[in-house]
Amino acid sequence: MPGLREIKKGRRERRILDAAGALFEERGFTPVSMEEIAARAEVGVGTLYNYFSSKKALLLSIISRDTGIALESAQRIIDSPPDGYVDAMTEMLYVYFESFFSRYPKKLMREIMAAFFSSMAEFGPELMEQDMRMISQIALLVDVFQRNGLVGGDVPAQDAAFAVYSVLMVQSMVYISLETMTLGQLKESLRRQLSLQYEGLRRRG
Amino acid sequence: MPGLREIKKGRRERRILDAAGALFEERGFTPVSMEEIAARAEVGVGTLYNYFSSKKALLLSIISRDTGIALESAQRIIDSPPDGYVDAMTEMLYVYFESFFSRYPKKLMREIMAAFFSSMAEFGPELMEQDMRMISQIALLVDVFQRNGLVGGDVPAQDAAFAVYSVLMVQSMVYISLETMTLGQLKESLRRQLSLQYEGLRRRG
DNA sequence: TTATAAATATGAATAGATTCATAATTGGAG
DNA sequence: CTCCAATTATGAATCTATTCATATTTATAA
Repeated sequence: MPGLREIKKGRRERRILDAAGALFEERGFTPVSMEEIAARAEVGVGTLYNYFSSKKALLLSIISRDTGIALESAQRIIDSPPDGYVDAMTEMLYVYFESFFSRYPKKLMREIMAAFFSSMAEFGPELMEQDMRMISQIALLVDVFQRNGLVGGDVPAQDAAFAVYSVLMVQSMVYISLETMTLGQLKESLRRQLSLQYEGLRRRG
Repeated sequence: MPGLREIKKGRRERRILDAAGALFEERGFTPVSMEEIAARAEVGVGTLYNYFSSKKALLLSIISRDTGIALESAQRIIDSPPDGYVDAMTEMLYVYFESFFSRYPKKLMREIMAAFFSSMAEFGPELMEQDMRMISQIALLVDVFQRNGLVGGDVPAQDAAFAVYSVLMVQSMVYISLETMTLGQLKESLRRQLSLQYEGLRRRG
């Protein structure tokens, strides 16, 4: 039975996350001070540190909520995938993208990536876990196409999924680094890379 | 003719870079303060900011020196590449890796990646330039194998090179995120991904 | 050589994340 | 209900990157 103490704790944590999330979304990471977050959450500054070990941890905690949403959305692609492998996988990756990039501006995404790397030592496993889930989910889609014969049955699905994830990751980086790149261009770029990966580099014949 | 002013300026900049480089290599980025760097370079703290716009800029400036070295080393693979495509490309990427990873501990590499992302808005083009050079260099190697017929002639070399670069990038991230991964394991992983990329996912036959 | 302006160097002042000693709150025992 | 120990909240103090007004140095002209 959760006592009053637990309930309050949960409420506060949510209030802090909401306050920080709203502020980060509005103005980015660096320009928002812990003092502001504390004020908006109606809490003392020190209290923030009882719930999150650092400002970066706070940021990462927010986005891990979103990864959960991304994984759910992607499930519908697996349930009824487009016919072609490239089409299906492009859609799948695009769903992942949209979960983050339609909400957060590029500037914030860069700060998220930076936080990700600099917190790797501290949170290693938890941070990676989200990505592992994405890879496993991609593997499920690969498996669909292995069964209908479009993808070679000798290819380990996990390896293939990792390769696809690489495309996702690198295209994310390219997207956030080029201020002018649009989601449309990104999608095209994704398709191009996935197609190349599907066909392979080796000479046919 | 470079006046005394220019000469002194150059000397100072080098002294600062050397001091910072040595300290970062020893103890990592965050634990080293600007004050320490200034002391070691025998310069006032404020002076550091006349040469580098921030601590991160200082770090990135140091590693861009190393990218130059990486590009030079890789040239020898292009000049006399191993026979097989996968062997050759694995060696190529491994040379890039070694230029950074044999010198810097993983902890520092993470901080470099973090600095990279959070400085993207400020230095965008310059930062990307280094990577573009790597991609172009990889394209040269692709071209070698297109000419001898191992790689399909219809594949745009730049696209193929970008795909290879993706493997490099993602494997770098995996490597620095897993504290226990060795360079040997990395190389194996590289080869595996490059091989998959060469053969393609599509069913053969 | 001397004077002047431009370029540089410098460290004290600022700003913001994090720590930590202290105060307030809670759950449970008597 | 009252008190105690454990938990949690709090903001003042600390630690650092960064800024900026001031001092110093350099190049050039008279």
